[in-house]
Amino acid sequence: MPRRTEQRDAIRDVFEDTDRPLNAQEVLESAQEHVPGLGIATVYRNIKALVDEGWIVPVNLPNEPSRYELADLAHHHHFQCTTCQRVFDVPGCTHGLASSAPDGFEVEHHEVMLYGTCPDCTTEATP
Amino acid sequence: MPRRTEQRDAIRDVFEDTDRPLNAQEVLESAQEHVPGLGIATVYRNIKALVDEGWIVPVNLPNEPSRYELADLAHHHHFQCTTCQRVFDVPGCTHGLASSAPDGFEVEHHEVMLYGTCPDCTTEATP
DNA sequence: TCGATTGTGATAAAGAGTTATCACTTGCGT
DNA sequence: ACGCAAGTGATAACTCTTTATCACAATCGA
Repeated sequence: MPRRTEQRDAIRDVFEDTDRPLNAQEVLESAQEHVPGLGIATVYRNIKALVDEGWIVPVNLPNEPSRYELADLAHHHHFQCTTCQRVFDVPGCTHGLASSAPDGFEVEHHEVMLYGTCPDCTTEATP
Repeated sequence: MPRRTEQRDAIRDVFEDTDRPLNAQEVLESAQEHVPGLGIATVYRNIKALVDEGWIVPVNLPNEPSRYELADLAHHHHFQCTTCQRVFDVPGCTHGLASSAPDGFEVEHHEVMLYGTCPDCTTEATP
């Protein structure tokens, strides 16, 4: 049976305290604030377990390592900052995408990615 | 200066004769119909050259090898068949996606991916 | 046609993210 | 408190796409 460890708790807390998808490296850095000696292998192990139990879901972008976020979020899109590379959630979904495919194509689901500059990076770039 | 070779011509022809993004493996298989001995290294070399000269552009999907298509196409979206994994172009861009981001986020460009079943796979799955 | 040089094909190697291995540590039922 | 099974950390290994290497072949100007 699974055991409760401070590493596992710290990793779970990171996801609950963050409202954007995180990759393994980001999880490591955040969780290390509570568990300094935390290793990357443990992060990958626990991410895998959390995905298997359906608590988080992968968020995959082209040419980017997998990110993960809580599984119980409503459908939304994602925004990646082209400066800091962080990914943010974009609430809502303009429906109608399913009907934009040509005849004969049956759309089951979709992904929308927005790219641009996030508030933090906009501020820093404006002296 | 660059030389004209039958390999290079065959690879260019593949892109001109296909209206969907192709990865290196797909280019290899199509081009081998005209140049049987063609090697994968040559495909990668020429794809790289064609990208550098701006004749084709990469089309990247999460967890998929890079695909490429002609650079002079109008803005469009992509559809991936979850059965055969092929990617198709979806003409047009209907939505004001740029305005869907929260305040403070400046959208520069976007990508829309549709996933589902293509006509070929729908037909085959319906006896 | 000759020859310098670029291109090709086979394969090794690189690169990056993720997983496996293994000795040691820790949680937790008894 | 004990003991054992599960968890951890460091690192090797793996996977898969893409690039580099190198001997040989082909292009194209002279």
